[in-house]
Amino acid sequence: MASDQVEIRKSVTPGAISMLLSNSSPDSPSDIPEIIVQVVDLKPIGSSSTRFTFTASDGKMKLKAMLPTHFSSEINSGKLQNLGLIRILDYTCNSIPNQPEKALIVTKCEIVCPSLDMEIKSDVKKEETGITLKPKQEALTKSDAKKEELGVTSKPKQEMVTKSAVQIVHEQHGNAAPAARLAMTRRVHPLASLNPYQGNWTIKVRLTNKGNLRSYRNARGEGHVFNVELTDEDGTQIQATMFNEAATKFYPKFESGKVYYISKGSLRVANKQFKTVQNDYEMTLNENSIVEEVQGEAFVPETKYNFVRIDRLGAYVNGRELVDLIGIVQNVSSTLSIRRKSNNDTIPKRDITIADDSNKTVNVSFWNDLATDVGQQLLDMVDTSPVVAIKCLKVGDFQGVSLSTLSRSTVVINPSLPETKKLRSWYDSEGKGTSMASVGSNLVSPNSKTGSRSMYSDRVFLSQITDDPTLGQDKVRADEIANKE
DNA sequence: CCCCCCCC
Repeated sequence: MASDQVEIRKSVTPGAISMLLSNSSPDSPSDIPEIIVQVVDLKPIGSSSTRFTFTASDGKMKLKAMLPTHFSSEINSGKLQNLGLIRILDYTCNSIPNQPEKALIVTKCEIVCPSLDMEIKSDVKKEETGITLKPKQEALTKSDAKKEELGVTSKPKQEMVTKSAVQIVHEQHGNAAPAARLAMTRRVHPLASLNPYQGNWTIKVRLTNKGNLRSYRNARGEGHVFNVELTDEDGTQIQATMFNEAATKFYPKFESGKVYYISKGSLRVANKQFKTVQNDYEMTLNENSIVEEVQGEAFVPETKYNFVRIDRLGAYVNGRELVDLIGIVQNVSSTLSIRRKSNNDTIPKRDITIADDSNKTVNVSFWNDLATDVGQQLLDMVDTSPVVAIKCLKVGDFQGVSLSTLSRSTVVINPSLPETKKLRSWYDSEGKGTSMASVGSNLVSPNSKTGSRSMYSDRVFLSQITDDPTLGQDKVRADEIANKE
């Protein structure tokens, strides 16, 4: 850095605006270098004096900016005034639709100096000051952009400002398929950079879990709702919720596995009690949110599983924590029609016996669509001993340990996972010929060789008393079971 | 604003 730019002790960081623009969405506040800018043109939005805009200046370049809401008290009390200096600790730079400039959203900052006597101005060429852009200016090449990041560029900083969202997106995604409209006008934000305090973002995410559209009625009213889990290129996940109009609008649009640009959603702190993904925030999409499918995307974030081996399920019995399971399908029941006690509705159910290399089996009850659709597929192919991966299972205590699908559960048959290969080779080499006990029976007699009885019932799993995988299918009429009490 | 998740 040229020392002649720093003439007074309290001053801006030379090249601060370039630094901000070249790293529009820092992954972590700790990655941000020291950035001090001067606050000029400080003014409230409207007459509320709760939100303030200003122009961030490093003496050479300027950027329109907004201060965090909670900063209004510092301004109203005079701790920060026009021409003051602030150190920017966290921020995002957003593109403004239909304008070439970007805007700086300061999410965390501290006051370095309440006010200076004058605006800092280095003697630079006239056209390099200010944020007014000249459309004629050339785009940066990729190597120039790299140099800029490293702070070794000798080119006028102004060029950074002219880097369009298209170029940024292109640089980020290299040989990506032709960008969708949103990508042409918006910068794609990492999911990890989103927070409740700034709303002008676009994310690019794969829908990694789609919930059912449900109706609810409670003290607060009634409506319908549906949840999705979204995963970005970095593997960051977030749950998004849609209510009512938004739910009916986006339910058909969202398809598992597809990639979307999403903008105009809002974030709030996630309720820890109901968190299904690792994120401090959850997203709400309303009917004005924008969801645009991305065709032909290259990145495939894997579904994140936390598989629990069957012999370790005991620790989860009747707990709130849901488990993921992977194993070999040994047996599939016919579809049963179960009458719900609470309201007499009948719902389809199917019981699946699953084994894994802990040499244990467990029964998994599939409900509703999972029973009729995937359940039927599994029945059709049960003699091939398919591997299934199931996400989000509730662990109950029927017959010691039993598993049950929820509306958010997902089932993948023969998933492309290392575990699939491992289970397959285990099954082919030894599992196939082993008589395996239900995990629940373990709770009664850990040393039992047969292990065929559970603590709550004298029932024996069909898979335990026969090697014939087809035995037990369609042996019990659905209505028989449904009416049996 | 949901967050219920069924049956033996």
